[in-house]
Amino acid sequence: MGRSPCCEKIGLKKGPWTPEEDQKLLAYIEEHGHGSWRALPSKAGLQRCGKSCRLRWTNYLRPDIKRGKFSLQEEQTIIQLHALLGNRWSAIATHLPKRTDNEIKNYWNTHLKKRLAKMGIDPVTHKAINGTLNNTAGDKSAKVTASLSHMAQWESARLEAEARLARESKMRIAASTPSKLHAQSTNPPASTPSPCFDVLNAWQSAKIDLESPTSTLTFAGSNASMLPFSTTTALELSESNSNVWQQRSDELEGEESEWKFVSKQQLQGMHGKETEEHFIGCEESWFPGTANIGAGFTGMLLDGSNMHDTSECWDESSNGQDEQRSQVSEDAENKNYWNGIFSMVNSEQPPLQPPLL
DNA sequence: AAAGAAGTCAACCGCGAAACA
DNA sequence: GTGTTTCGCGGTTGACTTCTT
Repeated sequence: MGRSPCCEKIGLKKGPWTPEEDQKLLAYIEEHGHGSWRALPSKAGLQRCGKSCRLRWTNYLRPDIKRGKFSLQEEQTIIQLHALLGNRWSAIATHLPKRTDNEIKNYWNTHLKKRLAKMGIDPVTHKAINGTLNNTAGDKSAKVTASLSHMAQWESARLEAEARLARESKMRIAASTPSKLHAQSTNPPASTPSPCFDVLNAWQSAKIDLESPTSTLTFAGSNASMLPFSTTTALELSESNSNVWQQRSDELEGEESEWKFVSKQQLQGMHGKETEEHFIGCEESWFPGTANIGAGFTGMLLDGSNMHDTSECWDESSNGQDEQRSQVSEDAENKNYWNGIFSMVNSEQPPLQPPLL
């Protein structure tokens, strides 16, 4: 079965790209588009394999790429989508404006993974490393986890369908406007429906029964709030919006930030005023508009055994909730965690344009 | 100031899937 | 139906930079 022989040719340049090469590649793609990566290098006068050209274009030269530091919201998005999708960087990238899968992957490996591990969260499973959370939550938690895992599979399938439709849509556009790719990418058609809606429409027009064989989730209506994992149908969300997401951020000092997610319930369950004062004593509190996003780490981060070095601002006694309440709140927090993910994925905010390749 | 360690990120590699002949 | 080509993805590498001692 065919492996591309293009990179095995002797004499092709490897390694870092020079500005001259970049210029050649850019000029060629702006003029002709990139119909075939294999044929492109020779046509563009480059001593590179097509694969290398494609990579350079997708990860660096594409005009719709945002470079520089990841925002806090982007970090949250990555973490939560990673919890849902795993190492599917291209799928994650479709939800992050102007970021490439390679960049996201690098950022995860160099920053986020370490940070989660430092906070006592397994970056692979997104659970507390010592497992106390799930052990104490017991069977109920296991059931929630199982059903959410099922939902994750559906979301995964949805993303794949999105990607496929995006590709098809792109091919149609390419067919109607054979070149000038640059113009396409810098000025995407305003009326282009989002991939989510493409999927919705496709599924609905095909009258596909989207009901999961084992779940009660249904798929009715035509707006984003009715996506398969609509937060209003998936789980009870009343509490998720009341979450307070506190971040202890050192960003202003140019250092890595650390987060804490704290549910209001738990805040009230703690030492009231004393706790609030303690909060104020922390370097900085931050309450983003999308407080429900990212609420789910609450349990892990409030679990005393997992506080580690993020706990300086916390009174040890603030973990002294009685067992019953702790069990209930852990269960709820587990839900909140996934609710955060689903609400983000299904957010009314239009998803990004699919990457232009 | 120098050397080694650690971090970062662009680029490469190999695989699987889709498209094509 | 089968083989070949092309593309895209995720894992990994290694050059370069920054930090620490």
